Amino acid sequence: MHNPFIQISGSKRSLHVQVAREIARKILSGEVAQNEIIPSEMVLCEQFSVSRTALREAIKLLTSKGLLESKPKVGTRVKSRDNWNFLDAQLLDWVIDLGDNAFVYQEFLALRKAIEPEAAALAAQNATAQQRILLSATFQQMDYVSKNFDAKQWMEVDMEFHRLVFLSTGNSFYLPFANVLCTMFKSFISHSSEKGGTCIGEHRAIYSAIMAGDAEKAREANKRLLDTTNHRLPTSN
Amino acid sequence: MHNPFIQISGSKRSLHVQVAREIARKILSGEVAQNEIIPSEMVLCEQFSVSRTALREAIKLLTSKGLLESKPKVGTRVKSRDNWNFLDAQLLDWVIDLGDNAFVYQEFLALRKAIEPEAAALAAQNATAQQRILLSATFQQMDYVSKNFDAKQWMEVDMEFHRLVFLSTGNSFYLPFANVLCTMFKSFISHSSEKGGTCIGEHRAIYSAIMAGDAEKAREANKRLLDTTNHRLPTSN
DNA sequence: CCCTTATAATTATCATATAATAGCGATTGA
DNA sequence: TCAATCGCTATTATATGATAATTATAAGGG
Repeated sequence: MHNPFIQISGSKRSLHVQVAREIARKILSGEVAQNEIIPSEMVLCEQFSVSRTALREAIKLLTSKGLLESKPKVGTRVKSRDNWNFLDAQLLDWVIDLGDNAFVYQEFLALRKAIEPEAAALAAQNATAQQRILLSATFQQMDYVSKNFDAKQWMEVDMEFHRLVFLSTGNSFYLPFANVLCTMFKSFISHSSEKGGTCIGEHRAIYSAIMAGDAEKAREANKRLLDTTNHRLPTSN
Repeated sequence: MHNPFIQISGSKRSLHVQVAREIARKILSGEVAQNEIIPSEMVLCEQFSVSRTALREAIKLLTSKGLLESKPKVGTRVKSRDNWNFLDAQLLDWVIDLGDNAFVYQEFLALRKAIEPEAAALAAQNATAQQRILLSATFQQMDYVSKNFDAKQWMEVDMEFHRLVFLSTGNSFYLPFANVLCTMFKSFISHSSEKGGTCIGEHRAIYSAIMAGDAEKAREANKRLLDTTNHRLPTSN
């Protein structure tokens, strides 16, 4: 009863994640409407050619991210959009795969503008000695890559820089943004890499302010960075 | 082999959620260290007196929230703290249950200060007609409750007000904050309800600015509100 | 000493059976 | 006729046992 097609077509990830991904796609794209009851377990098992175990694990995964809700006798219902946890990296990955990404990028930029300046300010206040060392090393790589430019390398070091800022806030609620940001950066290569526009100056200002422990300066520097990258349109990979 | 004790001691929720909650508690409290391998499925099944089905669903739930990671042969490992999704309402609920809440409240306030002013500004720009109607109705209730004060009612209407602001942003990434905020408000009754300190004036300013479509005014008004509630210490329920 | 292969431990998946839940209709009594 | 109660049934929830896939570790060979 094993269907190798799904194994091959999907990634190397586990079966229930592949099934979850397919169901998520239908929900996120609107192919399955909100508040709608999806087919019963038995039907979906046949549809995906997987066991109830795998299917139920997929449904549980989507439930955890706020996409579904199951009840005996009544079935499994698609929850309304305000319950979908877009701040979950895996869900965000599925969203990005839909392709409607210029809009997602703009929405994400609006989030960054709210959260990153404050994160930089908090990092200036709370970064540990080790985090400052990491940030320092990362910025030096950044500086190097900006002079010997390579799009992929820049994305990686840029991502690592901002990731470290979030981790250095010392605030639990800022931590998840690190993963969300990484997911976005990986999906939008060249999001800020056009014609050498690496904004190294703005990054240096953020870096210096954090190292100096100057929260206000870090906040303002990060605002400037985001205002600079404002108009750039993303290129999906 | 069914153990009724767990059914009774836990809530009315499903078995795997109860098991997940217990494991989450051990992880979040540090009783189980980060990067540590937890006991195998068989051992945990006996420990919790549940079937492998229930236990595995519990582990899958925690995996989805970034707390665990499983591999064949190697086992199930506790992920490092920067992978825990504190912006998941269910996980936050577990965190709150640990009791160490004054600190969590302060961290959450630091998040609100970053996100809420921008959310208010976006809401002023993007709220739909229906959302404005809802916000209007909610503020009127708020106004009423502030004059006929009741702590629980105030919490509910205050929560609903800020929730609506997030939903009115029209930005997917702001939506999850609505649920996170609700979870926090429900857990910290009287977080801003001391001696009639309902901040109705500040709320009115936010409300008016959003209805008028004045983003800058909405942002500033929300900043004022959060600076006002700054020093208040929470009381856990 | 390194590379390959075999082993074993653990999770992953499958299959089937039984229990709990709750919508819905039938039945009954006023 | 209406309303409350009871029983039926579809669906998910949980349990159990078996088999497959994965990979760290050890064994063996060059």
